[in-house]
Amino acid sequence: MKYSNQTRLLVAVDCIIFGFDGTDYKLLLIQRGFAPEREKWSLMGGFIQPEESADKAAERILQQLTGLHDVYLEQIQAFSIPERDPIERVIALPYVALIDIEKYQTQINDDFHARWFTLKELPNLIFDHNEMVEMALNRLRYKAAFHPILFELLPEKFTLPQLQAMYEGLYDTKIDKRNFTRKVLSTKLLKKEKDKDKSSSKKGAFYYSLDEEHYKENFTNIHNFIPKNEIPVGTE
Amino acid sequence: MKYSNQTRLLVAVDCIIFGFDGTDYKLLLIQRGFAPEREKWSLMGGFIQPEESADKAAERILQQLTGLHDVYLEQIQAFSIPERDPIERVIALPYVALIDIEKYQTQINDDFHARWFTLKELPNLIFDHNEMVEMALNRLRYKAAFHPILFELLPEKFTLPQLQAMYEGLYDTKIDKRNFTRKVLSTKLLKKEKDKDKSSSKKGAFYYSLDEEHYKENFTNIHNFIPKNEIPVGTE
DNA sequence: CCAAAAGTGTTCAGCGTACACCCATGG
DNA sequence: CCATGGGTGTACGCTGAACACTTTTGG
Repeated sequence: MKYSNQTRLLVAVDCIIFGFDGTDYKLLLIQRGFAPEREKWSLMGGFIQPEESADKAAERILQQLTGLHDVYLEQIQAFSIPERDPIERVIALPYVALIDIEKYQTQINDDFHARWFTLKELPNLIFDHNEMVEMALNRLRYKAAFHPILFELLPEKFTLPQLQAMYEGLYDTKIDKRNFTRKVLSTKLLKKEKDKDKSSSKKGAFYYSLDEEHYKENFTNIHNFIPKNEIPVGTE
Repeated sequence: MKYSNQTRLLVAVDCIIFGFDGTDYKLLLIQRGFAPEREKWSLMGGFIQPEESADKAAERILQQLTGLHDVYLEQIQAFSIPERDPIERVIALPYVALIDIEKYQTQINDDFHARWFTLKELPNLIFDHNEMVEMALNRLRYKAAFHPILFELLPEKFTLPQLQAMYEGLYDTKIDKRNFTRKVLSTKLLKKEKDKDKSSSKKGAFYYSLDEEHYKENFTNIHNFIPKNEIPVGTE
């Protein structure tokens, strides 16, 4: 049995994949190998298949492109105006993904001609993908102010200066080192390691890693890592 | 031209319509006049039409049921598992609507057998609609802690005790009258009226109304109407 | 030995919270 | 006149913000 006299539509999932390389935020884009907009850059996307949910589709697509699974993925608002894709109407469910840029495996993506772009040098994207990125960034800035999601962007072991640089980069601001350290450590989300990263200073900075236990359990807690007046006027 | 070899799906919008009657939060439900699940209660929904966006579809559906337009409407996460509708696969885009219960016009809804239910006496709903309501409530509790969205539930003129009751109801808690008043007034979102509501006390409580200017402009600001430890561990 | 980044404590202001009494009025 | 709900002010603690010097070590 079916619902009669109703129009069925294509539904796609598009992944807005963010990474952080220690200095800049990057977005993973692919170069389309097919029309329309052949050769133009675009988010990695795909149609929802008959037997999968949107979440599964997003995981599948991310995995196809990056080889990664079990990454942070969050759905944002659907894009649905009828004209958004010139070929045919497609409803897009965008997902924000945060991945540790070091885990991204180059060999996987060859089919898609994927490349990381820093946010400052984003090309024009197809359709409304620039808008999606904008919306995703907004959400990220809003949510990261209260929840420890940015930690997803970091490698296993990272230093506090690195972490701080990530926050400073996202909000394009400077944060006081002492206050930042105190706040982050007070959440008990981090474990101090024994060794240091000497790559960016002579003294070396201690590595930290996520305390998985506390991380999951405190994930939704409201923290306060960045100064109030830097928190964007939110989309949530 | 079309995308080939792809499955097209039905996409529906479902409206989770909240109201507040001065004492309780209510949800507007309809009784299905058609199979499947005939006679069971459900959210008001409808398929997205070829020429409309999801937002427009939500507005249309809300308007069909309530006669209202220009109401608070916010999309939440898509529900997309393939089995969620036994008849045929349907992807649902749920929208949370907040309406002034007094503006709801009874005559409009006759076709749908609509009825308000308090949140405590919600019936079993079809499909995954109970889940949607749950998710909507969660979002509401989270967002209302920081943004003045609950004001949408109030009539033109309302009193501070009414407003407070609304917040207390949503978080199922008691709030200190003095602190609440101070916080709310400090936002400058309200204009004090000259007259009083005497319906619930002999002394009477002054009416307030929204200061439209400031309301829109401060809407996304982060306020702090309810005590910290009452804010739910958030979904956002 | 010096440049460069890491690490660490204290002070102060403002916000958030707790708390209790007087006011106005209809019955 | 009194019961009921409305309206108001203050004191305190804690959190968030501002701020500067010492430590380490590779070159």
